[in-house]
Amino acid sequence: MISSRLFLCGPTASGKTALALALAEAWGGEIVNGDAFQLYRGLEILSAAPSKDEQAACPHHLFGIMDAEESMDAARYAALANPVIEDIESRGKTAIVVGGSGLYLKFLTHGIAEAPPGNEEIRVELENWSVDQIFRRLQELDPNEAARQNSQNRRHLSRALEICLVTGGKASELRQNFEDPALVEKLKGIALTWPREILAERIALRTQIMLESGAIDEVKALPLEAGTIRQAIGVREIEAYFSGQMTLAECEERITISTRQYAKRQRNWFRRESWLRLLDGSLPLAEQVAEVTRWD
RNA sequence: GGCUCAUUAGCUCAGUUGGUAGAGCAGGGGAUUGAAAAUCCCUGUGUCCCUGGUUCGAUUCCGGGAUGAGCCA
Repeated sequence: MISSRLFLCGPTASGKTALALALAEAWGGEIVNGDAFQLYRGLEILSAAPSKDEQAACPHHLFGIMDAEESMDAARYAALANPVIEDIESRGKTAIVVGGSGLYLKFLTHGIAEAPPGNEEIRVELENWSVDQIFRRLQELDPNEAARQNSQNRRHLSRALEICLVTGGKASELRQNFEDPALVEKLKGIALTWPREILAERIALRTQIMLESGAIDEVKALPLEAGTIRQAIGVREIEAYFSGQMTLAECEERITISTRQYAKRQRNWFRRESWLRLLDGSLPLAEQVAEVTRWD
Protein backbone atom coordinates (compact mmCIF):
# COMPACT_ATOMS: atom_id res chain seq x y z
CA MET A 1 0.00 0.00 0.00
CA ILE A 2 1.38 3.31 -1.04
CA SER A 3 1.09 6.08 1.50
CA SER A 4 -1.34 8.84 0.79
CA ARG A 5 1.11 11.66 1.21
CA LEU A 6 4.82 11.69 0.74
CA PHE A 7 7.18 14.59 1.34
CA LEU A 8 10.08 14.83 -1.04
CA CYS A 9 12.77 17.19 0.20
CA GLY A 10 16.41 17.93 -0.36
CA PRO A 11 18.70 20.73 -1.33
CA THR A 12 18.37 22.68 -4.52
CA ALA A 13 19.63 20.88 -7.62
CA SER A 14 19.34 17.48 -5.95
CA GLY A 15 16.91 16.04 -8.50
CA LYS A 16 13.62 16.40 -6.63
CA THR A 17 11.59 17.33 -9.71
CA ALA A 18 12.73 14.30 -11.70
CA LEU A 19 12.15 11.88 -8.84
CA ALA A 20 8.72 13.34 -8.09
CA LEU A 21 7.71 12.87 -11.69
CA ALA A 22 8.97 9.28 -11.75
CA LEU A 23 7.16 8.47 -8.50
CA ALA A 24 3.95 10.06 -9.70
CA GLU A 25 4.05 7.97 -12.83
CA ALA A 26 4.88 4.78 -10.96
CA TRP A 27 2.17 5.27 -8.36
CA GLY A 28 -0.38 7.29 -10.26
CA GLY A 29 0.30 10.13 -7.84
CA GLU A 30 -0.12 13.88 -8.05
CA ILE A 31 2.53 16.46 -7.40
CA VAL A 32 2.08 19.34 -4.95
CA ASN A 33 4.56 22.19 -4.93
CA GLY A 34 6.48 22.67 -1.70
CA ASP A 35 8.75 25.39 -2.94
CA ALA A 36 8.28 29.00 -1.89
CA PHE A 37 9.35 30.47 -5.22
CA GLN A 38 7.84 28.02 -7.66
CA LEU A 39 4.49 29.25 -6.34
CA TYR A 40 5.05 32.36 -8.41
CA ARG A 41 4.48 33.16 -12.02
CA GLY A 42 7.40 34.88 -13.67
CA LEU A 43 10.43 33.16 -12.25
CA GLU A 44 10.03 29.70 -13.71
CA ILE A 45 13.57 29.45 -14.99
CA LEU A 46 15.32 30.99 -12.00
CA SER A 47 13.33 28.90 -9.54
CA ALA A 48 13.86 25.72 -11.58
CA ALA A 49 10.14 25.04 -11.75
CA PRO A 50 9.02 21.96 -13.66
CA SER A 51 8.62 22.67 -17.37
CA LYS A 52 5.31 22.72 -19.24
CA ASP A 53 6.03 19.24 -20.58
CA GLU A 54 6.84 17.90 -17.16
CA GLN A 55 3.69 19.42 -15.73
CA ALA A 56 1.67 17.83 -18.49
CA ALA A 57 2.92 14.36 -17.58
CA CYS A 58 0.83 14.16 -14.40
CA PRO A 59 -1.33 16.47 -12.30
CA HIS A 60 0.67 19.32 -10.74
CA HIS A 61 -0.70 21.61 -8.05
CA LEU A 62 0.29 25.05 -6.73
CA PHE A 63 2.84 25.90 -9.38
CA GLY A 64 2.72 29.42 -10.80
CA ILE A 65 -0.40 30.39 -8.90
CA MET A 66 0.76 33.77 -7.63
CA ASP A 67 1.56 37.08 -9.27
CA ALA A 68 5.01 38.54 -8.72
CA GLU A 69 3.52 41.43 -6.73
CA GLU A 70 1.85 39.17 -4.19
CA SER A 71 3.54 38.39 -0.93
CA MET A 72 3.52 34.97 0.61
CA ASP A 73 4.26 33.31 3.90
CA ALA A 74 4.42 29.84 5.32
CA ALA A 75 0.98 29.91 6.94
CA ARG A 76 -0.76 31.09 3.78
CA TYR A 77 1.07 28.39 1.92
CA ALA A 78 -0.12 25.74 4.34
CA ALA A 79 -3.67 27.07 4.04
CA LEU A 80 -3.44 26.58 0.28
CA ALA A 81 -1.65 23.26 0.29
CA ASN A 82 -3.53 21.35 2.98
CA PRO A 83 -6.89 21.31 1.14
CA VAL A 84 -5.17 20.34 -2.10
CA ILE A 85 -3.43 17.42 -0.43
CA GLU A 86 -6.62 16.31 1.30
CA ASP A 87 -8.47 16.43 -1.98
CA ILE A 88 -5.88 14.24 -3.68
CA GLU A 89 -6.06 11.75 -0.82
CA SER A 90 -9.83 11.72 -0.89
CA ARG A 91 -9.67 10.59 -4.48
CA GLY A 92 -7.47 7.69 -3.44
CA LYS A 93 -4.31 9.10 -4.93
CA THR A 94 -0.94 9.82 -3.43
CA ALA A 95 0.05 13.44 -2.91
CA ILE A 96 3.73 13.89 -3.52
CA VAL A 97 4.75 17.15 -1.90
CA VAL A 98 8.02 18.28 -3.45
CA GLY A 99 10.10 21.21 -2.39
CA GLY A 100 13.10 22.64 -0.66
CA SER A 101 11.52 25.34 1.48
CA GLY A 102 12.02 23.87 4.93
CA LEU A 103 9.79 26.26 6.86
CA TYR A 104 6.90 25.98 4.41
CA LEU A 105 7.02 22.19 4.54
CA LYS A 106 7.26 22.23 8.31
CA PHE A 107 4.00 24.13 8.56
CA LEU A 108 2.44 21.29 6.61
CA THR A 109 3.99 18.48 8.57
CA HIS A 110 3.98 19.87 12.10
CA GLY A 111 1.24 22.47 12.30
CA ILE A 112 0.96 26.23 12.65
CA ALA A 113 1.49 28.36 15.73
CA GLU A 114 -1.44 30.43 16.90
CA ALA A 115 0.23 33.72 16.20
CA PRO A 116 -1.10 36.63 14.18
CA PRO A 117 -0.02 37.05 10.56
CA GLY A 118 2.54 39.64 9.54
CA ASN A 119 1.50 43.24 9.95
CA GLU A 120 2.66 45.40 7.07
CA GLU A 121 2.38 48.66 9.01
CA ILE A 122 4.55 47.39 11.85
CA ARG A 123 7.09 45.91 9.48
CA VAL A 124 7.49 49.15 7.61
CA GLU A 125 7.93 50.97 10.91
CA LEU A 126 10.49 48.48 12.21
CA GLU A 127 12.51 48.89 9.03
CA ASN A 128 13.51 52.25 10.44
CA TRP A 129 14.62 50.85 13.78
CA SER A 130 18.11 49.58 14.46
CA VAL A 131 18.48 45.95 15.47
CA ASP A 132 19.47 47.11 18.93
CA GLN A 133 16.31 49.18 19.27
CA ILE A 134 14.18 46.22 18.24
CA PHE A 135 16.00 43.96 20.64
CA ARG A 136 15.67 46.38 23.56
CA ARG A 137 11.96 46.88 22.94
CA LEU A 138 11.47 43.13 22.83
CA GLN A 139 13.39 42.80 26.10
CA GLU A 140 10.93 45.19 27.69
CA LEU A 141 7.80 43.53 26.34
CA ASP A 142 8.89 39.90 26.43
CA PRO A 143 12.19 39.17 28.18
CA ASN A 144 11.86 35.42 27.71
CA GLU A 145 11.51 35.77 23.97
CA ALA A 146 14.40 38.22 23.80
CA ALA A 147 16.56 35.75 25.70
CA ARG A 148 15.98 32.93 23.26
CA GLN A 149 16.56 35.03 20.16
CA ASN A 150 19.87 36.12 18.73
CA SER A 151 20.23 39.82 19.47
CA GLN A 152 21.49 40.51 15.93
CA ASN A 153 18.82 38.72 13.96
CA ARG A 154 16.65 41.53 12.65
CA ARG A 155 14.12 39.28 10.95
CA HIS A 156 13.49 36.98 13.85
CA LEU A 157 13.45 39.82 16.38
CA SER A 158 11.09 41.90 14.28
CA ARG A 159 8.69 39.03 14.01
CA ALA A 160 8.74 38.39 17.75
CA LEU A 161 8.21 42.06 18.50
CA GLU A 162 5.47 42.24 15.89
CA ILE A 163 3.59 39.45 17.66
CA CYS A 164 3.84 41.29 20.97
CA LEU A 165 2.65 44.56 19.45
CA VAL A 166 -0.25 43.02 17.54
CA THR A 167 -1.55 40.84 20.37
CA GLY A 168 -0.61 43.04 23.27
CA GLY A 169 0.72 39.83 24.83
CA LYS A 170 3.92 37.88 24.68
CA ALA A 171 5.35 36.08 21.69
CA SER A 172 6.99 33.55 23.98
CA GLU A 173 3.58 32.47 25.27
CA LEU A 174 2.43 31.63 21.77
CA ARG A 175 5.43 29.43 21.15
CA GLN A 176 4.73 25.77 21.14
CA ASN A 177 6.59 22.56 20.71
CA PHE A 178 5.75 21.00 17.39
CA GLU A 179 7.84 17.89 17.86
CA ASP A 180 4.95 15.64 18.86
CA PRO A 181 6.37 12.11 18.55
CA ALA A 182 2.98 10.56 17.80
CA LEU A 183 2.44 12.99 14.95
CA VAL A 184 5.95 12.80 13.58
CA GLU A 185 5.84 9.03 13.57
CA LYS A 186 3.14 9.08 10.94
CA LEU A 187 5.06 11.30 8.56
CA LYS A 188 6.56 9.83 5.46
CA GLY A 189 9.22 11.61 3.58
CA ILE A 190 12.56 11.38 1.94
CA ALA A 191 15.48 13.74 1.61
CA LEU A 192 17.77 13.45 -1.37
CA THR A 193 21.46 13.64 -0.53
CA TRP A 194 24.60 14.19 -2.55
CA PRO A 195 28.28 14.48 -1.75
CA ARG A 196 29.01 18.17 -1.29
CA GLU A 197 31.41 18.59 -4.20
CA ILE A 198 29.14 16.88 -6.70
CA LEU A 199 26.13 18.95 -5.68
CA ALA A 200 28.31 22.05 -6.06
CA GLU A 201 29.12 21.03 -9.63
CA ARG A 202 25.45 20.45 -10.40
CA ILE A 203 24.63 23.88 -9.01
CA ALA A 204 27.32 25.56 -11.11
CA LEU A 205 26.13 23.84 -14.25
CA ARG A 206 22.50 24.62 -13.58
CA THR A 207 23.27 28.28 -12.92
CA GLN A 208 25.04 28.52 -16.26
CA ILE A 209 22.09 26.93 -18.04
CA MET A 210 19.60 29.22 -16.30
CA LEU A 211 21.48 32.31 -17.43
CA GLU A 212 21.71 30.99 -20.98
CA SER A 213 18.06 30.08 -21.17
CA GLY A 214 16.19 33.21 -20.17
CA ALA A 215 16.71 33.90 -16.46
CA ILE A 216 17.95 37.39 -17.29
CA ASP A 217 14.80 38.27 -19.21
CA GLU A 218 12.69 36.92 -16.37
CA VAL A 219 14.31 39.27 -13.90
CA LYS A 220 14.08 42.19 -16.32
CA ALA A 221 10.37 41.56 -16.60
CA LEU A 222 9.76 41.51 -12.84
CA PRO A 223 7.44 44.32 -11.77
CA LEU A 224 9.01 46.90 -9.47
CA GLU A 225 6.38 46.22 -6.83
CA ALA A 226 7.40 42.59 -6.58
CA GLY A 227 7.71 41.66 -2.91
CA THR A 228 8.57 38.22 -1.61
CA ILE A 229 9.79 37.07 -4.99
CA ARG A 230 12.62 39.61 -4.99
CA GLN A 231 14.31 37.50 -2.34
CA ALA A 232 14.93 34.73 -4.82
CA ILE A 233 18.56 33.93 -5.39
CA GLY A 234 19.59 35.45 -8.68
CA VAL A 235 17.31 38.47 -8.71
CA ARG A 236 19.75 40.87 -7.05
CA GLU A 237 22.70 39.41 -8.92
CA ILE A 238 21.06 39.70 -12.33
CA GLU A 239 19.89 43.23 -11.56
CA ALA A 240 23.47 44.12 -10.62
CA TYR A 241 24.52 42.71 -13.98
CA PHE A 242 22.17 44.67 -16.14
CA SER A 243 22.73 47.87 -14.22
CA GLY A 244 26.42 47.46 -15.01
CA GLN A 245 27.70 46.76 -11.51
CA MET A 246 28.84 43.25 -12.40
CA THR A 247 30.01 41.40 -15.45
CA LEU A 248 27.99 38.42 -16.60
CA ALA A 249 30.76 36.13 -15.37
CA GLU A 250 30.68 37.72 -11.91
CA CYS A 251 26.92 37.48 -11.87
CA GLU A 252 27.07 33.78 -12.66
CA GLU A 253 29.73 33.25 -10.01
CA ARG A 254 27.72 35.11 -7.35
CA ILE A 255 24.56 33.16 -8.11
CA THR A 256 26.45 29.88 -7.96
CA ILE A 257 27.94 30.81 -4.59
CA SER A 258 24.63 31.95 -3.09
CA THR A 259 22.93 28.82 -4.32
CA ARG A 260 25.63 26.62 -2.85
CA GLN A 261 25.30 28.41 0.49
CA TYR A 262 21.54 27.97 0.34
CA ALA A 263 21.97 24.27 -0.33
CA LYS A 264 24.05 24.08 2.84
CA ARG A 265 21.29 25.70 4.89
CA GLN A 266 18.79 23.30 3.37
CA ARG A 267 20.99 20.37 4.30
CA ASN A 268 21.05 21.64 7.89
CA TRP A 269 17.32 22.04 7.97
CA PHE A 270 16.43 18.63 6.58
CA ARG A 271 19.06 16.89 8.66
CA ARG A 272 17.22 18.02 11.76
CA GLU A 273 14.03 16.44 10.46
CA SER A 274 14.90 13.00 11.70
CA TRP A 275 11.74 11.46 10.27
CA LEU A 276 13.02 11.98 6.74
CA ARG A 277 14.67 8.97 5.16
CA LEU A 278 17.83 9.73 3.27
CA LEU A 279 18.11 8.70 -0.34
CA ASP A 280 21.24 8.86 -2.46
CA GLY A 281 20.41 11.33 -5.23
CA SER A 282 23.08 9.90 -7.53
CA LEU A 283 21.29 6.56 -7.88
CA PRO A 284 19.56 5.96 -11.22
CA LEU A 285 15.95 7.16 -11.13
CA ALA A 286 14.51 3.66 -11.45
CA GLU A 287 16.47 2.54 -8.39
CA GLN A 288 15.35 5.59 -6.45
CA VAL A 289 11.74 4.79 -7.27
CA ALA A 290 12.21 1.16 -6.29
CA GLU A 291 13.87 2.18 -3.05
CA VAL A 292 11.12 4.60 -2.08
CA THR A 293 8.40 2.13 -3.04
CA ARG A 294 10.05 -0.53 -0.89
CA TRP A 295 10.24 1.79 2.13
CA ASP A 296 6.64 2.68 1.77
C1' G B 1 69.30 46.02 -20.99
C1' G B 2 68.35 50.13 -16.97
C1' C B 3 65.04 52.16 -13.25
C1' U B 4 60.67 51.92 -10.13
C1' C B 5 56.89 49.29 -7.64
C1' A B 6 54.81 44.80 -6.13
C1' U B 7 55.19 39.52 -3.99
C1' U B 8 51.57 38.05 3.31
C1' A B 9 45.36 32.75 4.41
C1' G B 10 41.94 29.51 -1.53
C1' C B 11 41.05 35.08 -3.58
C1' U B 12 41.55 40.67 -2.83
C1' C B 13 44.48 43.14 0.43
C1' A B 14 46.02 45.45 5.51
C1' G B 15 49.99 45.22 9.03
C1' U B 16 54.34 44.40 12.04
C1' U B 17 58.87 52.02 14.26
C1' G B 18 62.78 44.17 14.07
C1' G B 19 59.86 40.11 19.16
C1' U B 20 56.92 34.86 13.46
C1' A B 21 50.49 38.48 11.59
C1' G B 22 44.75 40.20 10.51
C1' A B 23 40.26 41.98 7.69
C1' G B 24 36.63 41.25 3.70
C1' C B 25 35.16 37.43 0.44
C1' A B 26 35.34 32.11 -0.33
C1' G B 27 35.35 27.56 2.58
C1' G B 28 33.67 24.78 7.20
C1' G B 29 30.07 24.29 11.42
C1' G B 30 25.25 25.80 13.40
C1' A B 31 20.28 28.31 14.40
C1' U B 32 15.30 28.67 12.41
C1' U B 33 6.91 28.33 13.22
C1' G B 34 3.41 33.54 9.00
C1' A B 35 9.26 37.89 4.71
C1' A B 36 12.70 31.62 4.96
C1' A B 37 16.04 31.10 -2.00
C1' A B 38 15.09 35.43 3.80
C1' U B 39 17.67 36.53 8.37
C1' C B 40 21.41 35.45 11.93
C1' C B 41 25.51 33.10 14.98
C1' C B 42 30.38 30.48 15.47
C1' U B 43 35.02 29.38 12.81
C1' G B 44 41.51 32.38 10.28
C1' U B 45 49.09 28.69 11.73
C1' G B 46 49.78 30.95 6.91
C1' U B 47 57.43 28.06 4.17
C1' C B 48 54.62 36.69 5.45
C1' C B 49 58.46 34.57 -2.86
C1' C B 50 63.65 32.28 -2.43
C1' U B 51 68.56 33.02 -0.69
C1' G B 52 72.79 35.17 1.89
C1' G B 53 74.01 39.11 5.57
C1' U B 54 73.34 42.41 9.98
C1' U B 55 71.02 41.18 14.79
C1' C B 56 70.04 37.84 20.95
C1' G B 57 66.02 37.64 17.32
C1' A B 58 64.29 39.17 10.29
C1' U B 59 58.04 38.43 7.38
C1' U B 60 59.85 43.52 8.70
C1' C B 61 66.56 46.34 7.60
C1' C B 62 70.73 45.46 3.73
C1' G B 63 72.75 42.46 -0.68
C1' G B 64 71.70 38.83 -4.49
C1' G B 65 68.01 35.95 -7.18
C1' A B 66 62.91 34.63 -9.07
C1' U B 67 58.16 36.10 -10.81
C1' G B 68 54.68 39.99 -12.23
C1' A B 69 53.36 45.20 -13.50
C1' G B 70 54.81 50.04 -15.09
C1' C B 71 58.37 53.61 -17.01
C1' C B 72 62.96 54.61 -19.78
C1' A B 73 65.99 52.75 -23.59
